[in-house]
Amino acid sequence: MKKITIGGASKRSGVKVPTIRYYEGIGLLAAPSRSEGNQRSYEPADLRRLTFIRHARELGFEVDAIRTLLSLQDEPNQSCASADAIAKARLVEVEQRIRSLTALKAELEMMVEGCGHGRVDQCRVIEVLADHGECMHSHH
Amino acid sequence: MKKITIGGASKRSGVKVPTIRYYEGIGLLAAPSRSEGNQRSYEPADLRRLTFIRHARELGFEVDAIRTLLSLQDEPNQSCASADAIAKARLVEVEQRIRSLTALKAELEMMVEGCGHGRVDQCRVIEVLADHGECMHSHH
DNA sequence: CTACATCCTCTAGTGGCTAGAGGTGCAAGA
DNA sequence: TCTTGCACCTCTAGCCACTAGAGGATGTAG
Repeated sequence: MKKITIGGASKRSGVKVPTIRYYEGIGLLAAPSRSEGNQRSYEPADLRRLTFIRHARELGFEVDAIRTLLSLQDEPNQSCASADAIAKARLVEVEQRIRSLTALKAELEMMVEGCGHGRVDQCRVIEVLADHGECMHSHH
Repeated sequence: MKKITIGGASKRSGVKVPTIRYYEGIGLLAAPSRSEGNQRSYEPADLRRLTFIRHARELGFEVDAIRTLLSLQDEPNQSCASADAIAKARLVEVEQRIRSLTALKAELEMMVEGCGHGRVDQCRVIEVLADHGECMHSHH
């Protein structure tokens, strides 16, 4: 088996080199063996774990949630209820975030459209910020 | 004129007490006058400024952007092109974020629906994370 | 006068990295 | 063999926008 350097692991997993060291530091990834010259040497299993972490991060899971998901993956006989619960909670978060951002979008659109491109004292952008009663405040 | 304590300013503006002090520290809000006992004493103008800041933060503007917006508000004769540009940039950000979150939502829904609530080794949640090729990866 | 809430300053912590300093290891070309 | 130059090492500090807590002063109601 050929040794995988941290740079190689980074390229293959899509996780940046300092981030890999960071994950090791916070115990998300086990410390790998070292070469004679004290350089980290990864195995294929580490690459899979890193890729798993990256996907989970891309889906917005927090590191603590990923810790749980990883420990579940390590014990395939367990019930997947926890994994399901974590994913569902994340789904609810995402839905809430989309709703709130959609309200913001509408508000920003009104601000931008209302801007007559004149002077500040007639600018709807500044006006709305100064007096929020003018906006639809659907996100309150 | 009655003196407004930091607590009163907090209640009326909706900005937390430590956050008001923080805004003073980073120069977003001018240091107010002090009472004999060295306690901050705010004026109505400060309340308006704090409320402006809170609205802008709720709309997701960064502190630096708010700094610019505030300085624009202070000079009503200027063109509002900068305010317009800032709001437009924020709008683009929000639209991008909504698109990306919508893709995530679809992916999470697939994960959750596919979960047969059995054991981990058949769990779609874990599976998708371990092998992202299975997902639609529309956010790449 | 005595509670007790509110205020003060200061430091350190949050999450999830990222940047930089200052030094070592290693592989390929001259 | 030597040297060049990149990749690696550790460690500390910084990012954003706050938030928490220690330890003490002030202000107010009963």
